[in-house]
Amino acid sequence: MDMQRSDIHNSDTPVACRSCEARHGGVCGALSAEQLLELSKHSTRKRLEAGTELVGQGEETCTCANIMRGVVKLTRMMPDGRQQIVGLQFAPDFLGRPHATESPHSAETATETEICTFPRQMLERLVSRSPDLEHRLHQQTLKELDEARDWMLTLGRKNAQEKVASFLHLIATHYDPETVEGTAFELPLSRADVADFLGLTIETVSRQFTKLRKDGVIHIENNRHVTVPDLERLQQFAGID
Amino acid sequence: MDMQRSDIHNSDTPVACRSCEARHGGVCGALSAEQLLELSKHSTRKRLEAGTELVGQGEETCTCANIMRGVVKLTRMMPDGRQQIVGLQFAPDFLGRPHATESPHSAETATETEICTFPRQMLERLVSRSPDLEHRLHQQTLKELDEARDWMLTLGRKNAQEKVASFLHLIATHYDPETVEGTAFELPLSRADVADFLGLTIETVSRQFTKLRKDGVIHIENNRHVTVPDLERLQQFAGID
DNA sequence: CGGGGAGTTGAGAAAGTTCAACTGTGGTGG
DNA sequence: CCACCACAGTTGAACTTTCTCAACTCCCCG
Repeated sequence: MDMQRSDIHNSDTPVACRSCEARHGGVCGALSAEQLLELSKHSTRKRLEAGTELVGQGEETCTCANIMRGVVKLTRMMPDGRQQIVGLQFAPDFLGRPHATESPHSAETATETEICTFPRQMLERLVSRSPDLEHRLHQQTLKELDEARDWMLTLGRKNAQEKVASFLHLIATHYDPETVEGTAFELPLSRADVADFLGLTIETVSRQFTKLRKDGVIHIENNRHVTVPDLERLQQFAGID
Repeated sequence: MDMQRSDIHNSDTPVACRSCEARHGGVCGALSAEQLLELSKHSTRKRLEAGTELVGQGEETCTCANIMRGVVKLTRMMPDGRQQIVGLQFAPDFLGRPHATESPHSAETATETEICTFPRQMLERLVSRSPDLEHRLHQQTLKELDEARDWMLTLGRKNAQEKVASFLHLIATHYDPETVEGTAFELPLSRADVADFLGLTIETVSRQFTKLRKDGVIHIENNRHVTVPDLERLQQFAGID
């Protein structure tokens, strides 16, 4: 996973970026070697443990980042404390918003995470010069919009069982690369987080996990380790066409 | 509303565009007089009655449009018929998606609507030449993403009363221009649509309307005409900080 | 005047929440 | 090395909210 890729422009590519996944799948792929060098001079790679807050709801966003590894949850909170996870970001997603001064939601690492941060203004300068970069950011925004709207259907119209199955399906297809027959993965979220993502209580989530296990749709070990013997069966439980 | 605006470049502006609202607030504002002329040659202005389907879920999207007047609802449907409205678009929003072959949801007019359509490929050509146009589209996408995520909180964590109040607040602030003290407006959605937007049943929506009326938060005439004497009070019922 | 569609209201059923007790696990300190 | 604690997750029972189904009202239109 962290092997150095062979690259035509390897010699021009900043050392820090050479083995970077985000440079291909993420936004950095839109940059020239020159721009990449400029960006890398101002970027910092960080390892964050689970539960680290990157930015609070309504706070000023002075940095942007690429997710290299791990999962980041975006949450919105009501004044009385009720909370909803409004998005999950996986590597190599981009994090942050050029031209926005304050964040519409808080961002917190769900798992141990590695990110590559850089100043927002740095990115804005690059965007103004590279239409292709804006195009990539736009494409990711559209992807996030589609995912958000998919999830609106889940939140608004599915019952508890379908919600939990939908969540497991989302993780199985988006998260771990070991997506083969008999998909297995570590859940990146606690039961409390899953509840906040699905608009349910912890107890209801737990009961539905148990029910899916008893129905043989999933196997659970250690609370977090899940195996899905038949993805299509899970899909049926999730109410996905 | 349809008065001809004074404009520095009035003489260069295509006749059809001169009195157009979208040219200022919408995407057309990013175009030069020349580009506007090119676009206007291939654009058609249409008047559509309420309930007209513009594009079906999964269908090919060959045209884009600006909404000139009215409200368009974006819906996603489950195989068994359960339905969720995943977005409401008001004038002068842009409708459609460059570079996407199929639509992730269906789009249907909620009210009588006027739109200005043009071929998707036309727009793609303009986008590739005008970075400013892509920037505007990106900004609208970001706005839609924020709105979608706001609504996720509403769908996942609010109770029926808060949901209905949130909906009324949304309409009061986004829709009719007569937003003064004692806000009054015509609801652009039927009870069934409101239910599909809030993830509730028609009956629950109706009961909450009645309750809000009895509590003096709103006044209702003719089922569709709503008056909000005190917007802040409505906000409290909606659970908005 | 009658019919149809949209909206309302009521009563019982179902789903999910709440509160409380319990289980299992991993870490800490005696 | 074991006892104990803290924490995450599970399970149960009562309760609340929303849904379902059915009947009814209202208004528009012919």
